[in-house]
Amino acid sequence: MASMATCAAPTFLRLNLEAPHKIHARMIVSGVDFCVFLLGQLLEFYCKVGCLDNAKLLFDKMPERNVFSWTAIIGLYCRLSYYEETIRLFYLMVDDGVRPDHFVFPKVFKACSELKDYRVGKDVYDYMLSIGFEGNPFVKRSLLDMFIKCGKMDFARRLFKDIELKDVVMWNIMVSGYATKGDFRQALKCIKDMEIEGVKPNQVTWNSIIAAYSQNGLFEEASDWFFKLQSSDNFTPNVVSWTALISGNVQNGCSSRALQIFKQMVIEGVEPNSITIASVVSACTNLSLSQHGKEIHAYCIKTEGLDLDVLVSNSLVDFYAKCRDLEVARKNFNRIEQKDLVSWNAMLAGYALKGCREEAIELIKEMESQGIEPDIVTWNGLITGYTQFGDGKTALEFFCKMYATGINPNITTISGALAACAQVKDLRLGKEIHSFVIRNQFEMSTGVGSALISMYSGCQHLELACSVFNELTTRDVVIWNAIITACSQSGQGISSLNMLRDMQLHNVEPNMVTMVSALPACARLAALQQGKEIHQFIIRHELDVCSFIWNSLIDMYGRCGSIKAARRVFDMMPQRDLVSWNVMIAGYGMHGFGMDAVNLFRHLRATGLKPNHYTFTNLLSACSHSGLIDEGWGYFEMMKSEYSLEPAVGQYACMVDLLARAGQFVETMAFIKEMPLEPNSAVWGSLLGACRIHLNPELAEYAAGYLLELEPQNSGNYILLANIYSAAGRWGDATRIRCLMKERGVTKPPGCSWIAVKHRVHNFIVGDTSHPLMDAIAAKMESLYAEIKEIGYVPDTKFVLQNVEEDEKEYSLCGHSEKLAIAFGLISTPPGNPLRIIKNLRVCGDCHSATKFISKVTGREIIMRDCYRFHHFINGVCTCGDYW
DNA sequence: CTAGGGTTAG
Repeated sequence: MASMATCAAPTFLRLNLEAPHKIHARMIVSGVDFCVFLLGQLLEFYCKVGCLDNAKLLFDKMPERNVFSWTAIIGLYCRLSYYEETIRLFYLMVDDGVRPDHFVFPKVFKACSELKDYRVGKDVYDYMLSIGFEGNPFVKRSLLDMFIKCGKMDFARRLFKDIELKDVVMWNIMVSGYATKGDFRQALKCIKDMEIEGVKPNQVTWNSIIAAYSQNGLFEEASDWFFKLQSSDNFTPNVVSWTALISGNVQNGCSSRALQIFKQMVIEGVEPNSITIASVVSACTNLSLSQHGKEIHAYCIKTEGLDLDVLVSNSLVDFYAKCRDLEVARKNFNRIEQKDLVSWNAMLAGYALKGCREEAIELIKEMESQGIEPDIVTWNGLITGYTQFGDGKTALEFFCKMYATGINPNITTISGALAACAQVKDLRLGKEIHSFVIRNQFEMSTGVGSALISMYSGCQHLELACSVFNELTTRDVVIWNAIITACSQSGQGISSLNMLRDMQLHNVEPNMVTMVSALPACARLAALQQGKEIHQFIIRHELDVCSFIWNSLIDMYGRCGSIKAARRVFDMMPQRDLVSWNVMIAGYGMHGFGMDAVNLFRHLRATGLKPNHYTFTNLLSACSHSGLIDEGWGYFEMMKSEYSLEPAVGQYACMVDLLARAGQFVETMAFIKEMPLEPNSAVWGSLLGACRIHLNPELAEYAAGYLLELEPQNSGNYILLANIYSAAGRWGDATRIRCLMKERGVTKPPGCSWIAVKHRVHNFIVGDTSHPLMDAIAAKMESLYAEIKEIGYVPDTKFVLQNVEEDEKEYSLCGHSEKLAIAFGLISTPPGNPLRIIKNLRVCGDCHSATKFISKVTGREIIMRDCYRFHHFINGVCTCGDYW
């Protein structure tokens, strides 16, 4: 009868969709009496081929269930990693009065070990003893393993001691147990002991040692053993040994090295298997190597059986989901015959990542209809996925849904929910979760602490974030990362980099996450030195560089004024995505290198990558900064005709900027009139800015009419308009605008410039005399003024707002923050060094003129970034061509 | 049915 299932398999497969009771009915009609036995066989078949829904339907309808049917269905749940269900069914079986056998116990222990629930395991063990089972070697092995995986080494040791016939498998379980938790001394002693007792270590023993070193991040030790053991007669590197090295690297965030080892393995002629491939695909996912991942997928399709493997398929579903290619992800998901929890979770997380609400809900329904309960990983995947997509609201809905189903949130859930709170700025719920954490005595662990810090900073309460940070007694790299990110994202770049320094002073080693938040902080502050050091740190420590980091490096160098270094990074990175091109084009634009931006765009087109709206915004803005009017028009048309991208208001604003900067006001006004979208503040702002360059107070007035309506609280617009009036000598109008500003309670942020000297950022606010070196700075300013006046500098007092005496105006100009920063830079850095100055507002016209002269008399290159672009002052000339 | 390498949430 055993052969019946195999022989009849094709027929049964065709019957899959038929309800089992029909089969049952047919059996009765055909007069077969052994229906219980046949149903049992049918069930075993379904379990064997992994047809969970059919197996479950049949099992539920069976009139009588014996130990074989119970064992089959329990085994299937266990094999598909539905561990809670495995245990639940075991207890149901006992309640049903069925006496378990030696085959079912290992499955229950396996489920306990996966769930890390030794209490249930111990309970089942006690029950086993109570019904007179001593346990055969198989049961004892799974018991040992269960206690060890649950961290109950003492239970395992006691059990092990009492086993009379210790076989090599049992010894290996102990060796691996010690080694995995990092106790290599005990593990090696265990190997000695087994040799003393006459049991010879085998390949598995040594693979466990290598794997444990690798999993613990001790890669040197792992490869030392790997090579040293090759001379011993019971070890040859095989696919398991190689895979152990690879997966250890992936799990410890060293995916690039994992891929190198994989390459070596292939060169050595060792055939990878499904586990190797799953790890390698995951490495590609981590490094966002979309091309490489697809190549490996192609290899799987070519290699018999690999692409049908659930493990490989799961990793591919995850890979494509993270690539945001849900169609291919779903195709891979659909092809999995025996979907396990990981499959569902990966696919659902993919839907969440792209905000596909309906699809996610539909899939959850499908999952539940197959008798699979979303367990906690599913919920967490949904919560974190939606948050990453930017839909914190839906994430919190799922959080509440999960809470309603009675599942206890774990640390990941809490972190995810807090991140969602930060996103939707729900301080109330955030605080509620905070008190929930305290009430439920969650250990104030790293995960919870960091999530609280980001929640408070996300809700714009950096001070509460800091107080959480201060209350923590132990601060590991994750906590430091959280506070660095919190400062950085709250606009406190200086504090953020100070925190980075403090962290290193506390001997906490930064990791990749640190870099993710520190690099943008460097970019904002133009802290080139720190940025470079971070780059060097990444190289020195061979940290994994994902595309996000590569792109951040390009952006950092660009915003720090080193456009050449930005281009070097761009050229050397292994794979460029669209963001890389966009960031690089933006960099050229900011620096006024319009033609370089245009050339890079040509290269981008040649790669076949499809530009998006950001690409065109950056490109058009680059054209505008360099006065490339014809090119700008061309790209504006190309966007529609070749890429069918409908220009958004952002691109229209770029065009207005382009035309108006060039002084083509008639064309500009016609363009604005004809645009199909409602002009927004960016459009009018561009026009107003151009009116300053070309001194056109009438049109300025017109643009400001809209602008002051659209952004009544934006001080920059009032200032710009008042400056234009002042420059045109219309003092009365200037004063009127300043009064209007006061009436509306709009305050102008003070002009502020900063310069980084030797790891410290020095901040200067207009008129501020508090810097400790103020006397020296003032003296330097005085001598500079004398020098530059001699070669033709005339103070341009029309930029001074106050209607005051001329000499007083000149004095007021001296206090401008960019001049203070330059003077300080000159006295605190060696001659010949370039100066990099950042200003929060638009650079003032007089400062621009003075800086040109200063670059000439001092022979220094002065690189100044204002809120719009870069100015490179070299030998009396600025790269912006006085056109900004 | 058992030991080594394991994919999904952070």
